Amino acid sequence: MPPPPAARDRVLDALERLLVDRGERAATLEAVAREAGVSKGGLIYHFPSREAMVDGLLDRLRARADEDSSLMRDAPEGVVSYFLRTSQCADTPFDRTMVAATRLRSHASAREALAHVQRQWYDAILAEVGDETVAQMVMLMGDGFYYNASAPDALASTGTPQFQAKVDDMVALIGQLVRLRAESG
Amino acid sequence: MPPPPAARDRVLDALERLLVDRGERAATLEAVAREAGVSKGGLIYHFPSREAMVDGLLDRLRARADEDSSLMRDAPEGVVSYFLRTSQCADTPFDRTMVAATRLRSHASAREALAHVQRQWYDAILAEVGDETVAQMVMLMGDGFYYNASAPDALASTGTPQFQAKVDDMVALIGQLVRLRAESG
DNA sequence: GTCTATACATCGATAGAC
DNA sequence: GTCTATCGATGTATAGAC
Repeated sequence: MPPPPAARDRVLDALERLLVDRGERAATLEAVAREAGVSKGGLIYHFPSREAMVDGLLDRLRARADEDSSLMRDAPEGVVSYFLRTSQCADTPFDRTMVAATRLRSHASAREALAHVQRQWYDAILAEVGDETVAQMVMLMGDGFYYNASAPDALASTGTPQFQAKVDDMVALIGQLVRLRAESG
Repeated sequence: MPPPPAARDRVLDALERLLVDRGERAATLEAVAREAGVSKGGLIYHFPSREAMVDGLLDRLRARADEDSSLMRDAPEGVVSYFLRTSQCADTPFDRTMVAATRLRSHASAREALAHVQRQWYDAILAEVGDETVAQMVMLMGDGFYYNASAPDALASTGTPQFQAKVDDMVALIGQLVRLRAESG
């Protein structure tokens, strides 16, 4: 039986929720502490500064991204299918951390961490589809899913069965493009 | 000869720059006023509150989006080509306003305004390609470009001639998908 | 229409009790 | 390891001179 998350992890969970639901400005030390159920002093024991707290989130991002990356490479359904299916934010821990990190784009360290994740994805996708343009199209579509995350009004209202079928359809179309390219290129 | 931008417009320009370059937290009333070259009191004459300033930016977004939307529908090269070409942020006034608005996703009013823009785009794209899945793929790719805007480390380093050629290639591939669908569907 | 001066809340961070 | 109390800086907003 896993122990309840330690205070440090509860703080990062709270930070993610506030970033995703209410944006960067709402994620103050006091608000994060309250959301995590600790005092401001308690939070600061674990993260001596706001920057340290952000770094903690980015360390978590890197760890979860590496984990997801190896799941993606080993996915029996194929890399592209796994990538597009999971990019339409199924509200997994990794998804939450990703979306939270995109709210911190103003930090150079967040941009670097996100670029690292993108590079892992691109390498795996390119290895499967064998064509740079198609690989970039797939990447852009995945980024599009993250762009639309937590936008309830967005067209790509992810999670619904109808949209799930559309994603399957997109995967099939990408497969056709790959075949077209293999013939003509 | 156009007169120099009035203070009100200079304030919105400054707000956009700060949101895009340094994020939501950096866009304080004081910082915006300094960037615009007015005093805090001067800014507050035009926008009585922070919320009013944000609303001003979203009004500008709607105006510029309507303008861009009619340019897109009349584009001789076609809607998809125009859409993908201009989504890879050419640093036009409309692009800047769009990216600035995406930094304000935590505001419900910003989400609504962005959803309105998306809907205009989707309707025009669907009318041209005639297939929902293909239209959604194009939308996701455009969103992906905005997601990558002002991410210098990003794979999709827009603006370079090499990437311009990739975009042309993508437009051609979308055209092939449309033809495939017209045959089989 | 733009400024200075200022009020009041909240921010990030420190100090020290338990 | 977590708390309360508090500091100085900075945030939004008001009042009123020019």
